[in-house]
Amino acid sequence: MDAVRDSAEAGANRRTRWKQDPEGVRRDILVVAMNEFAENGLSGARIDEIAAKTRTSKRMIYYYFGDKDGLYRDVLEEAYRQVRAGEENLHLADLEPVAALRTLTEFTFDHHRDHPSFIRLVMIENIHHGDYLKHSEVIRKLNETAISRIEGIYRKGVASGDFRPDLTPLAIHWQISALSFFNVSNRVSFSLLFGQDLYTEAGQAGLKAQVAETVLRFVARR
Amino acid sequence: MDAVRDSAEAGANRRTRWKQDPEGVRRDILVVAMNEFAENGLSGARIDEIAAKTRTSKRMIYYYFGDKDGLYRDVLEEAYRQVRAGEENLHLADLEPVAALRTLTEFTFDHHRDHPSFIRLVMIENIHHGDYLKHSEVIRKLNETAISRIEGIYRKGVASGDFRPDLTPLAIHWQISALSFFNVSNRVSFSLLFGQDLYTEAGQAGLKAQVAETVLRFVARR
Amino acid sequence: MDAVRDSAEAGANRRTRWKQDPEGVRRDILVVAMNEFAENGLSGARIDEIAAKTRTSKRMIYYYFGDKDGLYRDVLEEAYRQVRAGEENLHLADLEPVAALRTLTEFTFDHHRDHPSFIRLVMIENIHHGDYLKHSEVIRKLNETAISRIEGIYRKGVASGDFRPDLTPLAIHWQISALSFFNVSNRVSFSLLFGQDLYTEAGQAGLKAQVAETVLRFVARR
Amino acid sequence: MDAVRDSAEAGANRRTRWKQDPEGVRRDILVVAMNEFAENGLSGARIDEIAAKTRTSKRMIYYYFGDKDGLYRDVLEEAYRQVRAGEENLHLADLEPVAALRTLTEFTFDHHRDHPSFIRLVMIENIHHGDYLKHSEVIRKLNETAISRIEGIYRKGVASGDFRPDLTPLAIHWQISALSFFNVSNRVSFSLLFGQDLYTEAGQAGLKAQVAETVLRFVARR
DNA sequence: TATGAATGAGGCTTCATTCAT
DNA sequence: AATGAATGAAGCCTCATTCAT
Repeated sequence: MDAVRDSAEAGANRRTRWKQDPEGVRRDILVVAMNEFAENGLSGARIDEIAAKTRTSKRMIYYYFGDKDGLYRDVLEEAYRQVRAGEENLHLADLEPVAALRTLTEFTFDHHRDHPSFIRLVMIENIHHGDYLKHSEVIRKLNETAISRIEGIYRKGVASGDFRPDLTPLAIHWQISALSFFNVSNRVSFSLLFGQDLYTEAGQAGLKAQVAETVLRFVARR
Repeated sequence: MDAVRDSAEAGANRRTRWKQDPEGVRRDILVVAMNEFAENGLSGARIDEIAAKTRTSKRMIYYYFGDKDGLYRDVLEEAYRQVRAGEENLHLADLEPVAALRTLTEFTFDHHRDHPSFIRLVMIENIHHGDYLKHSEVIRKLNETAISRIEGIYRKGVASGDFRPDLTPLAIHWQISALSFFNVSNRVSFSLLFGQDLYTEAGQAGLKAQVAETVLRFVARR
Repeated sequence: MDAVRDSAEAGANRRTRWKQDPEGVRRDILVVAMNEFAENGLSGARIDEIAAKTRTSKRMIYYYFGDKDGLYRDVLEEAYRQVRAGEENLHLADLEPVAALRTLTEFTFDHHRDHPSFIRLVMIENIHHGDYLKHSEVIRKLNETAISRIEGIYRKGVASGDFRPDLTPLAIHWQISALSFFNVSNRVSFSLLFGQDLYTEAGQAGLKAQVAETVLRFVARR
Repeated sequence: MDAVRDSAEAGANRRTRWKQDPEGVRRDILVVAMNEFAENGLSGARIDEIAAKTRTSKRMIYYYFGDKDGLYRDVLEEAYRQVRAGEENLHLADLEPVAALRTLTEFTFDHHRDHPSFIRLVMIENIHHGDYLKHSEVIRKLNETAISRIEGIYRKGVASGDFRPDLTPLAIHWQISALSFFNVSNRVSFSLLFGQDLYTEAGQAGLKAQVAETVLRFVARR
C-alpha cells in the first residue's frame, strides 16, 4: 500500500478541524493531493475533490501551495522524498557482490510495487515532458545515491571476477529500473491484453525471481 | 517519427476544406486527435484544440465520434492497429532461434522508439486503469499474434537446445516489452535525473545491444 | 444622457433571448459593459453584473470578447468611436474663424457633458496608465481629425489677422479639451468642495460661455 | 516626486520591525497605502500588497483602520492635508494683482504636477462619485482657503482696474484648477493620442506659461 | 454533410476579513 | 500592541457539448 496514506490521519475523524497546526494542515493536503494526482493526473485531478477529502478547506490549499501547479510540484517532490527515504535502510555493504545485486534488484522490484502512486506520478510527469521535474533541484540530488550504491556493488563484483567489466553502473540501474517500473506502470494494459497470470501472488514472485536472474545474468562474467 | 502524422494528408494543403469525403474527414480528425491525446493526456487534450488543428470543424468531431471519450477510444484502437500493422513485415521464420530472438528484440526496441505517441497513449491508458482498453475487443485480438510469434521462436530454440525449457513465451514477451517500453516512456525523467548519456545516438545503439543481449542471456540454456 | 444606453434595446423586453444574432448579442454586451466599466472602473466592474444586465449569458461575454480585459478594450474603442462619430456632423468650414472656434469649443463642452461615460472611461484609462489605449491603433487614428479640424480654423484665423500666429493647433486643442473635460471629470469633487453653483443649468451655461471666451481670448491677436 | 513617499521612513531600514511606535506604524501604512490606491484605484489596490510593502503586518491595517474603506478614507484625507499644507507658504499678499494671479496659477500648475498621487486619488474619488469625500468634513474645510486666497487677489485687481468685475473667485479657481489638473490627470491619454510634445521639459514650461497667460487674459479688463 | 452560435456546469483563484495566541 | 493561521464568499474563466440553420 502507498506509504503516503496512513500518516497524519491517526485518531482524528472527518469533522475535526485543525487548530493552528500549519504542518499538520500541509501534510493533510499533501497526502490527499498525492493520491488524487496519482489517480487522475495533473489535469484530471480536481482541487475541489482534493479539498473535500481533506480535513481543511480549499482555501488552505492556495494558502500553502499557491496554485494547482505548486501543489503538484510539492506532491512530486514529496513522492520522490518518501520513496528514496524508504531505500535508506538497505544494508548491502556486508554482502558479496552477487548477493548484493540480487537483494537490491528484488528490493527495487518490491519497493516499486509497494509505491504505485509514486510510479503513477512519474508516469504523469513523463507525459508532461518533465516540466516540473526540471525545476526541482531537490529531486535531482535525491537520485544521485541510487547510482553510487550500484557503483559500489559493481566495483566489488568486477574486482572479485563475478561481474564483467564492460558495463556502467548507470546501465545496470537502467535495467533494474526498467523491469521494476514496467511491472507496475504497465500492469493494467499488460494484464488486459495478455491475462492476469503474471500478476497473481505466484506470478509476481516468479517475475521477481526472473527479473533478478535477468540482471544477474546480464552482469555475469560469462 | 510518428507514423501517424504523415498519412491522410497527402496532396491536400492546410487551407483546403473537405467536400464530400467522409473518410478523409474522419482520418484527419483521428490523426490530429492522436497527437493531442498523446501529447496532453485524456483530460489534458482539448476538443477545441483538436478541432483547430483539423481541416474541419468541432461539430464534425461530435458527428463522427460522439463525444470526447468516443474519440479517445477510436484513437487508442487506431494507435494499436497502426503499431501492430508495422510489425507484420517481420520475417523471422527463416532465422535460427537466437538470431530470430535478437532480431525481434532489436526490432521491438526500435519500433517502440519510432512510435512515441503510441507509447504515451499506452501510458495514459494505464493511468486511466485501462478503462477504454477494457472495452476494446479489437485490441485484444491484435496482441495475440505477438505472443504466438515468440512462441514459435521459443519452441524452436528449446528444441535446438539453445534455449532453456523452463520459460513461457509470455515471460519473454514481458521482458522484451519492459525494456523497450521503459526506454521511451521514462526517457524524460530518466535523462533529467541521470543525464542524457543513454539517449544520444551512441547511447541508444549501446542500449539496444544490451537489451538484446539481456534477453538472449535470459533465455540461454546456461 | 449617455448615447450608449438607448441603442439596441428598442422593443425587446428582459426575458427575450437572442436567436442567432451575433451582432446584436455583441452590441448588447458592449452597451451594458460600457456602463458598468464607466461606473465602476476596470477592477470594480463585475462580469457577473454585466452578464446579469444583458439579454444573454456570462458565457457569451467570453465567447465574443475572450476575457475581461478584452471586453474592456473593446468597450474603450467603442467609446472613442461613438464620441468621434458624434463630432462628424460639425460643419465649421463655412464659418469665419472666431465663430468657428467658438462653435467648436461650445460644441466640445456640450459633447463632453453629454458623454459622461466616455469621460469616465478616459479617466479610468489614465488611472491604468493607458495600458489599453497603448495597444489600440484604431483609437489613435480616430483622434487625428480632431487636430486637423482645429488646424483648419486656426490657419484661417491667422491669415485673417484674428488669431495670433505663435500657437499650435495642438495647444489650442489641449485648452479646449482641458476645460471641457475637467467640467465633467471633476464635477463631483468640485461641487462637493465648492458648492453646486457651477453645475446648475444656469451655472453650466455661464461656464460654457466663459470657457468659449477663455479660448477666444487665448488665441486672440491681442 | 510624490511628497508622500519619503516621509515617515527616515532612519529605518526595510527589515526593521516596529516596536511600540503606534504613530510610526500608522504612517508607514498610510504612506504605502496612498501609493497603492493612487496607483491601482480603490478596487484595484490590494490589502495584501499594501501589507507586504509595509514594515508591519496585514493585521495592523485592520487594527488601525478598521477595513479597506477606512484605510482609503484616511488616505484621501491625508492626501488633501499634505497638498494643502504645501500651499501654505505662498505669500501673495505683497504682490500686485496681476503678478499675484500669475504666481498663483504657475504655482498651482507646478504643485499639481508635483503631486500626481494626489491628482490620481481625486480622479479615483470622482469615479466613485465622491462617496468618501462626502463624508469628510475635514477636507471641505481645507479647501475654503483656496477660494478666499483668490478672492483677495481678485478684489484688489478689480479695484486697481486690472481685472474685469463680472467674475467670481470660484470661476477663476475653476479655470486654474481645470488647466492644472488636466495637465496631470490626462497626461497619459493625451500624450498617447497626440504625442509627447507637451510633456517634455520645454513643452511643460511652455504650457505653464500659456496656462498663466490664459488665466490672465481671462480676467483682464479687456 | 456541414457549420457558426450558443450554453450550463464546473474549474481555478483571489479577496477582504477574522481567529487564536 | 502585535502576529501567523485560517476562512467564506465571490471573482474570473474553461470545458465539453448542443442548437439552429
